[in-house]
Amino acid sequence: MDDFSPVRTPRIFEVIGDQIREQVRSGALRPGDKLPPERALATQFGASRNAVREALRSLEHAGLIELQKGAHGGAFLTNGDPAAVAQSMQDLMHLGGLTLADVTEARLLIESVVVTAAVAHATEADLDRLEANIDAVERLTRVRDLDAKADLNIEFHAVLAECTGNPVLIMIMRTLMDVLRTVHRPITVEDTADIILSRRRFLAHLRNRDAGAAADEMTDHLARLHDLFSTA
Amino acid sequence: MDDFSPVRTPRIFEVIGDQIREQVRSGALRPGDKLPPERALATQFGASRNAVREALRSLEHAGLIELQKGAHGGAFLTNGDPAAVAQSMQDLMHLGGLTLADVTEARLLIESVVVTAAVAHATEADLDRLEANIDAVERLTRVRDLDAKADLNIEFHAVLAECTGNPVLIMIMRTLMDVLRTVHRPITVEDTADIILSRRRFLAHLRNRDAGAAADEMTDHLARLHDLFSTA
DNA sequence: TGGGTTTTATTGGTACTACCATTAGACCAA
DNA sequence: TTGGTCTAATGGTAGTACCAATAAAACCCA
Repeated sequence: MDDFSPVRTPRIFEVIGDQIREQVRSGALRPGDKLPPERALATQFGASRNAVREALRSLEHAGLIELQKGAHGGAFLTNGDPAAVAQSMQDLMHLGGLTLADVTEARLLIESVVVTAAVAHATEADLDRLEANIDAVERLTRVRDLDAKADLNIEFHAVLAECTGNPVLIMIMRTLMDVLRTVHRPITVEDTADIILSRRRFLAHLRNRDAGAAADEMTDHLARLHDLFSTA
Repeated sequence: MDDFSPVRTPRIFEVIGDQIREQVRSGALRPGDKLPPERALATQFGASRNAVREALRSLEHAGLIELQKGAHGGAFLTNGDPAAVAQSMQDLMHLGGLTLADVTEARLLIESVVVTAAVAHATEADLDRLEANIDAVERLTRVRDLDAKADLNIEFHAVLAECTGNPVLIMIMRTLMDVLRTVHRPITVEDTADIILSRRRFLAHLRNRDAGAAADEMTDHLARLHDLFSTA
């Protein structure tokens, strides 16, 4: 008997985390569900509360669960939090794995297919939401509320992604926008006028279901923005 | 004054994690560096070892650090691990109630921009890697090693993404392929012949830098595959 | 002297206990 | 009704002890 036991010793909290993940994957656990208290989990898994906590920490960081303290608190399954992915991507950027240019390029490419898909799937309600967003940006520009305006600008692209009706694209775009938001400086008031005009032209193309023109408008707009940032 | 905002007591391990992240962001900590032992960190931060461990757990899950035990072990900063992002994305997909159709559609759209970008950036070495992959698939098909072949098929798309030279696109494609792999049934030997032929045509278009033809070939191919899966 | 072996110190992994902080609900009093 | 207090539940933190793995250092023997 030479074939001794495998030396691979998985860590307890990883096993625990995997088991919970498996429950999510199989559908046994659904968003909104509440996990048992830490102490109960510890006895169920036959592990210490520390191990359970570290597993929960991992799941929380992954955006799978949210922890609430107090009576009737506990670990609740979320609907999926894109911020977790965005955080990971940002970490990657800082470690040198990703450059701002990488993210911008990917965003530009993906935005182009988003536009195409949006033209195909957008409903009237979607288009109205986009128009409402543009109006809001214009309003906030007048009152000089630049922070709120910047958020709305990002929201525009998120809404556009939602027009595609594809949750994967929505997720990816939200993530990329999240990453970019942290590095983008506020845009000046003067530049905003350009943006608003471009957006209105873009929306008109969208209403005409003219994918080519819409994509061109968006590409030009993003290229201008990119120049603005890299030269600022 | 109505505009109060909910207060949120920061948790110790989050503060610790943020401080370490800040060091990474500022460049004070670089890949390969070693963090002090957990016990030392605990005293430095004036926190318990548990809190430090939970912070490290979070950073480890994010792919920032790797933990090694034993003498001269500790937490070492990584070069950035895209797998962490992929894992987060997969978690998100499982939670989001994503359908196979959603993922497939997104993958199809994104693959189209990948092809375009690949035509623009692929080097001769990249193309050779693609060809080697096709050859390997053909070989494995003959010996009926279907599992290994399936992995290589997925690898093909990963290599294609790598041709773009954009790590974000690579990450996204790897993630999507990972998700799809879990649901894809093995492809029969007969179908593989079609796939190989299509791949060779595709590669030829790539070598000719003909983005349109390449994209068409890939789109047709994926559409056929999709039909195959949905009717199986 | 050289090479293998053992020892030892370091460090992450786990367990357990205790206590604090926050929360929701029940109950009570003005 | 309003406000306060109490209580139980639950996550957050602290501290200690011990185990397991690891690599450097010390050691031993031919």
